Amino acid sequence: MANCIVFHTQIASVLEVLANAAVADICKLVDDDYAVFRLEITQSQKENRTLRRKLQLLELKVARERAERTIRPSSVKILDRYRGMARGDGNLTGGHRSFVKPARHNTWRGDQPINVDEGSGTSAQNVIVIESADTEAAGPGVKQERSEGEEDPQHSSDIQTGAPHIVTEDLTTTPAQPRDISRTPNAVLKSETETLTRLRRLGCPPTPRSEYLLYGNQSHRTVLSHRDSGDALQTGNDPTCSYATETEKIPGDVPVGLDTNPIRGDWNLYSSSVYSEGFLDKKGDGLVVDEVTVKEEGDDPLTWNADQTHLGEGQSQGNTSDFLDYRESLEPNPNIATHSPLHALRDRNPVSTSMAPSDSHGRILFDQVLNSNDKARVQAGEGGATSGGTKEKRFFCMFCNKGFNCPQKVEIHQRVHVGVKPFSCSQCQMRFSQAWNLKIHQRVHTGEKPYSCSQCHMSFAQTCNLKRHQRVHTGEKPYSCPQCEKRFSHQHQLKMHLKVHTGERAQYYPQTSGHES
DNA sequence: CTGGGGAGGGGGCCC
DNA sequence: CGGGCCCCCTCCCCA
Repeated sequence: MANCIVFHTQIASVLEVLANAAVADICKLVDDDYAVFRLEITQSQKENRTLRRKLQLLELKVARERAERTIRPSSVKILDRYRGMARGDGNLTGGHRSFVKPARHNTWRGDQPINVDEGSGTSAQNVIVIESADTEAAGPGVKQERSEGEEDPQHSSDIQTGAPHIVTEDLTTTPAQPRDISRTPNAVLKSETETLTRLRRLGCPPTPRSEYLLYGNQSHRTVLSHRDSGDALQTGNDPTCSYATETEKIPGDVPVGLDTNPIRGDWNLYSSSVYSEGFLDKKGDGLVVDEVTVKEEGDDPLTWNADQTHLGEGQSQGNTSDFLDYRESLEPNPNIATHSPLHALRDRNPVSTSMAPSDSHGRILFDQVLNSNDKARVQAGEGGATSGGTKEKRFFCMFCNKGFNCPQKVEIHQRVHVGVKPFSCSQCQMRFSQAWNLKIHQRVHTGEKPYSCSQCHMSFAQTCNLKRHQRVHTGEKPYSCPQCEKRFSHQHQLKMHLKVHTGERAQYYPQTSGHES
């Protein structure tokens, strides 16, 4: 019995031990699981925090955008305002910003409506980015913009990371991001415009020189990228942030902007950042002056009226590619090549056509330019490149040597070469290099036809069209073929007709006609 | 092919 | 000096 008791006792103790061991195991398992679970919870919480933070950042961004839209409907304009100068612009284009076409359209989305109107809301961030891009020189401006709402350090960091970097960023680097817009020619132009603006602020008159500088900058930056694209350039300029607060506008241009809301879609971003900036109308007439003239063509998102760009004809339409093309065309031209603005700019010598470059490099180029200008002057005296006039034309276009009697005229004229089109229609995507052209264009939308024929009910939006029309009544045919007796009322008609003589249409008109000379 | 109109580009002039 | 406007040129489209 005693043995039995002992045995039971031992069993009990063994069981107890086992039980304890089991409990310990269980506890251990529980603890382990709990630890794991806890770890998971911790991780989840971290994730939640991260996501929440991101959400906050996004909200901040959104809020900021809204604030900019509402508080500063024209913020874009302001930003866009001359940061620098070109065409593009565009991007170009502080004042000028508008001018250049984005070559690598990549920056531009093909589907992007180029409308200048409001609406599309660009995000502040985008704006900032663009600005920053533009602004290389303008640094400070960018900060101003940012200052608006940067509560969240991260947020600000996000944005700023972009901006500051952009500022120092080489525009020629690869594109493909929103920021790329800045690389567009327009952006370039804008920055250029900014440069101009700066020069002006510094007391330097916007002489052709500034243009050179701008131009140079462009070539330096974007031209390259544009070229790469091989697409028609789109001119978009974007001004740099630094000019954000600036109200300067390009001389000679009156911002007749129709846009009331600068901040709109991507296009707006583009435009605003690129071109508009410098071109917003001080008067606030409503005409948007900033965007770059861009034309959508097929897949090339930002084609700058590539089809219309005829640098050779002096009508580049703000296309970076045009710009490039122009540059190319210049090279082979002995008269112009030597003083190609691109070269001059490349050296970045702030030398005006009338001033000597600071460094030897620039000096050479500059001298060349001067020589060219001298030639131009001679030509002018001989009725050459200069536009007629009794006034002395002391200012010459660095691109074509055309002479003008004041630097502002040169600046405006050079937009033709650079592709800067600071004046944009708020009702369509059309852009213009001169305010007046925009004004005339808007008659298309308003239906205004102030010029009416005294002999019929016809009325026209342009005086020249009326004059041409009146030939119908007078029977006048001012265009006569020098090789035959035919006369035409339309110059184009004569032009087409002349092909008969030149043989261009020989295949259609056998020379048996006797017109062949 | 011709006639005619729409519209943009750009230089010059005037205020 | 700068802006507004005029004028001309040119291209494009349509009937």
